[in-house]
Amino acid sequence: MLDLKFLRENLDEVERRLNSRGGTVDLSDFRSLDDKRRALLSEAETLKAERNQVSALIGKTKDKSQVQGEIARMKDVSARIKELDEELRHVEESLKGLMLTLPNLPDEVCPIGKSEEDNLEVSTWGEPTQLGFEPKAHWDIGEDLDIIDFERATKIAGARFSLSKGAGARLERALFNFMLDTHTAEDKYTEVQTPLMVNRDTMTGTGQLPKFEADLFHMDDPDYFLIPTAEVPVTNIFRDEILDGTQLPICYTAHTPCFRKEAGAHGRDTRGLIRQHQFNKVELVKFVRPEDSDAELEKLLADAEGILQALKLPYRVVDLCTGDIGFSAARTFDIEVWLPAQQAYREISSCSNFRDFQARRASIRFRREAGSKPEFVHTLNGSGLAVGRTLVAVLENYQQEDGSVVIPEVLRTYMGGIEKIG
RNA sequence: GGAGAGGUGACCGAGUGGCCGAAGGUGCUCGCCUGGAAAGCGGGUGUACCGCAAGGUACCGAGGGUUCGAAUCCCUCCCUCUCCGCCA
Repeated sequence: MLDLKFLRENLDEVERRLNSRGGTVDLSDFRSLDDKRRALLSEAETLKAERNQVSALIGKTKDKSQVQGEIARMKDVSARIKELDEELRHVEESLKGLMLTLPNLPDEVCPIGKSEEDNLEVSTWGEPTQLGFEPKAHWDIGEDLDIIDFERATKIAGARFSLSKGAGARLERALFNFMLDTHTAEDKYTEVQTPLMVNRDTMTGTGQLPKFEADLFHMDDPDYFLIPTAEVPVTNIFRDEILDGTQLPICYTAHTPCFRKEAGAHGRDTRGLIRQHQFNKVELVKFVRPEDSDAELEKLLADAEGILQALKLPYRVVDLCTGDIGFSAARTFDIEVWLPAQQAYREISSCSNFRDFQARRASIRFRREAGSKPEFVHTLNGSGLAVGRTLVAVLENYQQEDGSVVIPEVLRTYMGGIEKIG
C-alpha cells in the first residue's frame, strides 16, 4: 500500500509513476474520496468532542432533572454521529479498497518499458552450454531415464502436474537441500517451516489479495488459500508487530511447495516442468532498515546467483522494466538460466525490493532504539532458487550424448556419491 | 466432534456504567546512590487519524446493540487454551 499522505501531496507524480507500468491509473476517485473522508471525519469528531464534554457534565450532576434538556439534546447529537459514522465507514471502505488495488511505485531507476522485451540485461555468467549434439528437452530426458512421469501425474491430478521418482526425486531433494544448506551456512539466513495454507489477511499483507484471487487455489471451508510462494507466509511472520531495530536485518529462508493456478497462462509452457500448478521453491526473505534495502537487494541477488555458480549453470541477470515488474515490487532483478533445448534464457529467480509497500499493508514496523517512533521496515525476497526449474536446467545442461545426465559436483554428496544418472 | 475457560499496553495482570488510555508489576530508559556494579530511591515509557497550530478523535479480539455516557451490560462472529473423543 502507498502512503496516504504521500499520495495526497504528490498525486501527479504517483499517477505518472504508476502509469509507467502500462495501464492507465485514474486517481480522481482518490481525490474525491479523500476529501469526503476528511470532511466527514472533521464533522463527526467535533460532535463527539461536544458529546464527551456534555456527558462528563451530566455524570457530575447529582440531580438529573437539571440536565434533562442536555440529555435530550445529546440524544440528537448521538443520532447525527451515528449517521456520520455510517457514511464515513462507507467512504473509508471505498478508499481502502482503492488503496489496496494500487500497485507499488516502481523505482525511478527502473528501465521504462511495456513488457519483458524491454527488460535490461545487466550481466551474464558463463557461456551458453555447447553440447556438440542435438539437445533433448528435459521432458524427454526425464521420461527416457524414467525419473519423471508426466502421464501418471496427469492421471492422479491433471494437467500441469508432475511426478518425479528414483534418481529424479532424489536429485530434486538434493537440489533443495543444497540450496538450504548454502543459504543457512554461517547463519546468513535462518531456516523456517511455515503453514502452506494461509488466511485472507496474510494474502492481503503481501499483495496477492484483493486483486489476484483468480491466480490462487482456494478452499471454502475453512477460508484458506494455498501459498503461491513462501514469500507469503514468511513475510507475514511479523505482521502487526514492532521489531527491535537492533535485530535487523532479519533474513529467513524456506523451502516450500508453491501452488499456482496459472490462470492467464493457457497454452504457454504446456509441456514439461517449467509451468506447473505445484512446484518446489527455496525462498529468501529479508526485513531490513529502509536505508539498507538497496544494498540488501544486491546481496540477496548475489546469494541466489551463488547457487547457479556452484552448479555451474550459465545465466544472465535482467533488470525488470516498469511494465514487467510485479504488483508489490519497486525494483526487481530476474535471474534467467540457460536452457539448451529452448536455446533461451528462462527465469529461475526473481529478486525484489518491496520497500515499505508490504510492510504498510501488513503493518510490520521497527523501533531504532527503545522509545523511538516505530517506522515501517523494508521487505525483500527472491527465489534461491525455483527447484523445479533448476532441475530442468541441470537435466538439459548436464545431458550427455548417450542420454545420461552427469550430476553437478556439488550435489554428489547429496546423491549418495553417484556421478551420473543413466 | 463434545464440554468448559478466556481474549486488556513490549510482557504479566487489575478493572462490572461516568473520577479509565486504563491501577500495580516486569521490561526498557534517564537520574541519584557507588571506586565500579548489584540492591535501593526518584522520573519517563502506546498507536493511528484529523488539524498550520492549540488541540481533538478513536482504539481494552472484531462487528452490531442499549445508554446522555461502554474496557465494563446485551447479541453475533473470530481466535486461543484445558479436558474428553478421534488421529500422523
